[in-house]
Formats: sequence, C-alpha cells, structure tokens
Amino acid sequence: MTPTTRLKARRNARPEQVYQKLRSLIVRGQLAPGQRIVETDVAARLGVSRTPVRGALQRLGQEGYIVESPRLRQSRPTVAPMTREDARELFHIVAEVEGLAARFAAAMPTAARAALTKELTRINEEFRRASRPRDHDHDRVWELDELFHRRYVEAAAGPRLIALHDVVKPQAERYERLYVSLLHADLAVSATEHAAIARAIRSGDVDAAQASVQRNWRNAAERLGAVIETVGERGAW
Amino acid sequence: MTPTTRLKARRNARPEQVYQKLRSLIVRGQLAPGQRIVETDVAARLGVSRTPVRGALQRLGQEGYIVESPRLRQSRPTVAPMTREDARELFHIVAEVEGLAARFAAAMPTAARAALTKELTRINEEFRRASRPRDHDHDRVWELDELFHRRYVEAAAGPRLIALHDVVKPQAERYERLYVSLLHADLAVSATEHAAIARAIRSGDVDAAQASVQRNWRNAAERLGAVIETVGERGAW
DNA sequence: CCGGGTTGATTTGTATACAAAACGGTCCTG
DNA sequence: CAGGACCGTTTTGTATACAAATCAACCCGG
Repeated sequence: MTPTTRLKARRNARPEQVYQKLRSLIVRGQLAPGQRIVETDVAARLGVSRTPVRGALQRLGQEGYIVESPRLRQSRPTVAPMTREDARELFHIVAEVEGLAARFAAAMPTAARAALTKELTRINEEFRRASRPRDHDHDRVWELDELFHRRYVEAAAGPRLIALHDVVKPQAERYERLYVSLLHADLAVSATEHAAIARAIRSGDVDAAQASVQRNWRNAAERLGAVIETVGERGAW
Repeated sequence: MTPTTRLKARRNARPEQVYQKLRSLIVRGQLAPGQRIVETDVAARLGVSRTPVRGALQRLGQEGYIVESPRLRQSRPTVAPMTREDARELFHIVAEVEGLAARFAAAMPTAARAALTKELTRINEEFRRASRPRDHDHDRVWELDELFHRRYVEAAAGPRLIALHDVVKPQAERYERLYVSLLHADLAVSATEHAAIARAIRSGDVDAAQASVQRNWRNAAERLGAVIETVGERGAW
C-alpha cells in the first residue's frame, strides 16, 4: 500500500512509520493547513520519544508539508497552507517530473513499451468506467488515476526520478483529494488525455509522450486553479 | 555565497552549518564517492554533538548525497557513488527543473523579461570570454555558468521550484566539477546555447524557452556521459 | 482603556547515556 | 585449508535531561 516497506522491525523503521503516519494525516486533511505541530504531542500520541519524531518532522519540513511560519507571529512549525499559487506551481512541477518519466518510457525497447501501454490502456478503461457520473466513487477514481501515472514512472524512471516523484506527487494528491469532488465534470477529458499518453509511449515518440503528460497536468492545474478560486484557500489568511 | 543565510546565530543554525559543510565537502570531492561517513567522527571534527549531525545526515541522505549501501556488505551510510547512469538521470532532471523555470521566465511581463535577458546576455558574454582556450580558469567558467542559470530561476520560479532547484543543482555540480577540465572543448557550444535561451525568454515564447534550456542540459548530459565512459566511474565497483 | 515591558509556561535545540544492531576478526570444525 | 559460527568492538537508534528560545498572559503606568 504505502510505497515504503514495513515488513520487519528493521533499522529505520520508527522514523519511517512516524513519517508515513503524519504525511498521511496531512495529505488526507486530518491535520488541517495552518495547524500547529508539536513534537511532544506527536511523540506522546505515537508512543515514541521525540528523537524519531524529530527525524520525521525534518523530512516533512524539507518536502514542504510542514512550514516554519505561514505568517509573522507563530514562527513555529505548522501544516503548510494550501493556496492557488502553490497548487499551480506544484502541478507544473509534477508535469515535468512525470513528463520526463514518460519520455524515458517512450525510449524503452518495443516489447516493453507494448506491455506497458497495454496495461495503461486497461487501467484507463477502468478509470473511464469509474468516472461515469452515476457511480461517482471519488476514492476509486483518484486511485486509478494515481495508478495510471505510477505505472509508467516505475517502469521507466531511474532511482533519482522515482525518489523525486515519491516526494512531489503526494503533495499534489493533497490538492486533488480536497477538490476532486468538484472536478468530476473534467474526468472524461482526463481519460482522453490518458489515452493520448498511452498512444505516444507505444509509438516510441519521446517528445510526444512527454508533451502529452505535460498537457494532462497543466490542464489539471488550470481546472484546479479555477476551483480553488471559487472555493477559497486553506490555512492562509 | 551559500544560498542559506548564516547571519546571526539563529534557530536552526547548527544543523544547517553541518549540512552546508558536509555538502560542500562532498560536492568538491574531499569526501570521495564510496567513502564511509561516521556520525561520531563528524560530530567530533565539527565540535558538536551527534544530534545536529544526525539532522544534517538525514537531509543529505534524502537528497541523495549519502546512500545506505553502495553494495552488499557495508550497509552503512557512505558518500553516493558517481556513475554514468546517475549523471544521465540527474542532468535530465535538471533540464526539466530549469526548463520549467525558463518557461515561467518567458511568461513574465515584457519589461521584466527585457531586464532579465539583458543581464543574461552580459553574463554569457563573460562566460564566452572566460572560456577561451588561453585563459582556462575552470572555477570562473563554472561559476559563470551557474550564475547564468540561477538568474532566470530566481527571477521567475516560485518557492517550490527554487527549493527543488537548490536541492538538485548542486548534485549536478558534483559531476561538473569533476569533469569540467575535460569538457572545455564544448564551452563554445554551451555559450551558443545560452544565447538561444536568452533570445527565447526575451521573445516571450514559453515553449522555445523551455526547449532551449532542455537542449542545453541534455547536450551536457551527452558530453558528460562520453567523458565518464572514458575516465571511469567513482565509488562504484 | 490602551500600550509596552516583564515574567512564567510551553516548546524546541542540544548533549549524553544507554540499548540494539552490525561489522570484522578469530577460532573451531570438517 | 576452507567454511561457518561466535564474540568483541564499533556504530547507529532511542530515550531523556537540561538549556535556550519563543510565546502568551499579566501587570502597571500613562
């Protein structure tokens, strides 16, 4: 489920668990934007000392989930606010990261490309089906979209790009989850864009593959920007 | 000089200093790829306890400077090896990050673009001059190249993209510094590519701006790959 | 009644002690 | 002589005590 293993109580297990737990809480909105984070509280609630919590918080800070000071006064760590500008920048970055992965995917050997695109098409069909207005299971729709993109990233990207993806993508998820219920009108468009991505990868056209992914995310940025504009930002005021 | 302030002994000063110091040592090669890092040694040498060192090391680990296990046996933190594949991936990522920044730069108002490109041109002229075969000051050449790219990133990118750039770029520096002496034949090409970037930003053509930056870095990746091929990799065997 | 400084409580930063894990070498056995 | 298990040493992981910094409330003077 989570991208990192939790199998045996191995070396860096504790901070990793804390990290995963907190990140999940932030991404899903249980820890609201602007909310204060206190080391001792987290430590107490998770039943560990401050030391592993510290590691996790530092990591979350570097990745942008936790921010020092959303405004003057309160220069203590708080959950990062969600703003229109931030969403825009973030989605453009995801567009580049996944775009590059698609480029690498389109450069794979023919056989690998065929196998990959076959699966991508299958996932996208399910995505199209799940996004029909009558069965509006938001979680499932999001999951399939996430899966679609993750597939070609993991298939083609190297360790560095995958690591970058793992860091950047969940932050986009934060926005997607919050506003997905307001975006379902655009899901059909998204499915069409996915089909274009699969086609470009299959054909081995690196530029087209990259461009089609970027188009998908930049469009998403536009749509999301409009929604945030009407609904309002969170944690920044 | 360094991107982070060190003015007054403020809150997170100690781990930041340790981070900067170690990163600098790694980037400049004093800490060689594959070399073991021991917390207590670092702490003793810098005159602090293990706690701040720990924070710095975690950060360096996440950013890819320090790696858990270059090979089986020795699953302890070591300086990340430098390989042909890694360089390739890294430079492609830089291409995307700076390419996106250039895209944003090309979308700025006309007046800002004019001011920016004027300075870019000035820097590039100096770069061209410094890269003439007779005065082969490698440090200065590298510095000017770095400055050129940093200018448009800082001028146009938002906080997230700048943060990403600060993390990714110094890792490319690691390769550039090691092999720059072998690349000076290509500096003229680089200067020409820089000119194309400035032109595209000035004209406000976002796609052209992004594409020209990507071309610059992808070409650099090719050139560097060839050099590594002949000289050999470091820290991986 | 409002503003500014002071003080007490909260929270983070650092050091250190202790526990657990991993490495490397050695000794024993086949 | 080779292979493997054991054990001491090194190194990291965790908890905790203490120091420093920051915040919030209060008090006092204007």
